[in-house]
Amino acid sequence: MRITQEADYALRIVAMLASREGLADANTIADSAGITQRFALKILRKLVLGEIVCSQKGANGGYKLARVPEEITLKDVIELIDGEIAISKCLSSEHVCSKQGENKSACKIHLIFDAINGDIVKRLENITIASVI
Amino acid sequence: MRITQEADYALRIVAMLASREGLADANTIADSAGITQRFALKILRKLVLGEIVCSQKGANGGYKLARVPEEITLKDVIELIDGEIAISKCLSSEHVCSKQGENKSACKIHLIFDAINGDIVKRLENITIASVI
DNA sequence: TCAAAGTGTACCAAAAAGGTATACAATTGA
DNA sequence: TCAATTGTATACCTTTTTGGTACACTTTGA
Repeated sequence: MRITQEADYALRIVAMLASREGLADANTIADSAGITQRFALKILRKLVLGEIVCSQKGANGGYKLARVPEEITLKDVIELIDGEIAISKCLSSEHVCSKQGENKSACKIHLIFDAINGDIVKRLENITIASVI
Repeated sequence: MRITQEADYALRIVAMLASREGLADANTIADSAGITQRFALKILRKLVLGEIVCSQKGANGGYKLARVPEEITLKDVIELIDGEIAISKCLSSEHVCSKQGENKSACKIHLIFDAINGDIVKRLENITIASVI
């Protein structure tokens, strides 16, 4: 899979929003994450579209979590930013693996990768934002 | 980390060498992996330098495993091709993570990633080529 | 009504992944 | 002994992904 830096920043932004009351504007968020406002806006847009964060437009607007931190998992945030978690290209659902043939069980190495990948996903699913702040 | 396709091919090549007797030349190996001879040569070079495979030059030369399949793990091959296994950039030893500060325990999210990463490595270390052929 | 916020689209540069090309060196069997 | 066969070394190239920027908007509250 490779958890990108963008996903890393997104996790930090979500954690930061979870640990404070009320709205935070993009500048405050960007400063706290240590990135530019523009880049923060890009990440925030994805978080809004993914319904992890909600936004208030206009003067005095800003962002806050769309749900309680107990109901946001690391997996939610990472998959929203990076897409499907896959340690190998052959595991992603779009990719057609030439070694697979007709059935998914054709390749032993990929079966192993698939098992490991499943475990990673399960683990990230069981860790909430509430537990990391 | 992201297990690259090159590492995937390398595993297939090693598995193929493990399952046959004697030397295999680059063309045979390339055909069996479904890649060009040139690309196979590139991967084979890395495997030779990494002492997983050894080569015999000259006419009727070729490649064979440098050790028994029981002593080659998936981790050996993957790390040789892709470098250190790291699900997030901040986990690789070269990278200096801005969120870490002076001590490694500064960041809870990275501690979680680090634990997951350690488990993946351990798992790949415990699977040998002998067990996948 | 206007300044302070967020929105949407599009673009760009650097790095990594994936693969090729060229020129060479070693070996060996006819 | 020498040409064919096979591996070695290095450098290059293209595409995709990552990590970010720019610009032209829209919305809203004082």
